[in-house]
Amino acid sequence: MGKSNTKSKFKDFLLTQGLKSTNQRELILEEFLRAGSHLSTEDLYLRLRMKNPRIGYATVHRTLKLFAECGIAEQRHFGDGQARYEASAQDEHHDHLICISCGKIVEFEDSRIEELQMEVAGEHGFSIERHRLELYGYCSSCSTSI
Amino acid sequence: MGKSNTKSKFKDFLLTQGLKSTNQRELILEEFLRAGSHLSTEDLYLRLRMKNPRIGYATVHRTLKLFAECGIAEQRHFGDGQARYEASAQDEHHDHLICISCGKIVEFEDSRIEELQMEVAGEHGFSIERHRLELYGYCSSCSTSI
DNA sequence: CGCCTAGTTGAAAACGGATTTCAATTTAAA
DNA sequence: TTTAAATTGAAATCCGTTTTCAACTAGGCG
Ligand SMILES: [Mn+2]
Ligand SMILES: [Mn+2]
Ligand SMILES: [Zn+2]
Ligand SMILES: [Zn+2]
Repeated sequence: MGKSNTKSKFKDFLLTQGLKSTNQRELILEEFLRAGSHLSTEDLYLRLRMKNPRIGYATVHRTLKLFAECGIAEQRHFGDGQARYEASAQDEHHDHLICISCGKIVEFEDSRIEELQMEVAGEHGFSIERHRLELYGYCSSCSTSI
Repeated sequence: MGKSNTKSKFKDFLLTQGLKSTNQRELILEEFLRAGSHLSTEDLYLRLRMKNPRIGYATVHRTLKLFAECGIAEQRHFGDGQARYEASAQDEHHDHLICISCGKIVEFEDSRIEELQMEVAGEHGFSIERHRLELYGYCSSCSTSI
């Protein structure tokens, strides 16, 4: 999904929810789309502060939750105790490879795994709403440098 | 692994680490093995308090960490913001199906999924140390009662 | 046995990220 | 404009986790 597309989706969301368009919300979305993925609230807050010291942490926090509610962002947890957010690609799902040495995050998607997950869930009578698959290990750079 | 086997493994661990065997540690291990799996620290603490009001939360917390360090327990996070512990089965790994309605947790293991995970990781140059696969949805009881 | 010392305990405090409060401010509908 | 409702940001609060610290063992040694 393009940036302008995402922005209009958020605008629509605000309208339909009876919420207001504000300068802060625009700045935060702008920076969120500009910055790389998997940012914590703190990460984004610090980036925003450099350009505009008038933005509060609470507003960044609340706005990221709005992004998630609206469907333009997804919240993730990679086990370090803080939430991270990434822009949603339309309908596309992916899982993560995480380097436990340097923190590098690689995204992947494997339909065979997804199918097997559904199969296993079915065998246990579960209907799956969402899942989480994270592979933790060493990336190639960190493996060779040991 | 049998209960007595687990207990002696913990005793050995304490010895080799220069730690001491205490009444609290014995009571906590006893109750941990008696109680069902996927207990939070608070869960275990409350169970222990009923029988012995002289056990402190901090001790339960510290002892569960010792169990994990020793290898007789594993810490899990199922997204509700609190750590849970379960007794380790020897060498056996499993993943989880979690009902988002009633909280029921079902364990499963699928070697085909595990293999595909290794394959995917290899394609990205990662060597995997551990992983986490959780399927969230509705169990059969909760599906039909809707 | 008692001593002695390192390890242990539990109440309370500190921690850290997430969330809420609230008075001042801004938005946008009327 | 006027006005009601939403938003903002600093600070307070929440809540599970972890640490502190003085009192209390466990267990090695004589
Ligand atoms: Mn991602
Ligand atoms: Mn389990
Ligand atoms: Zn790495
Ligand atoms: Zn259920």
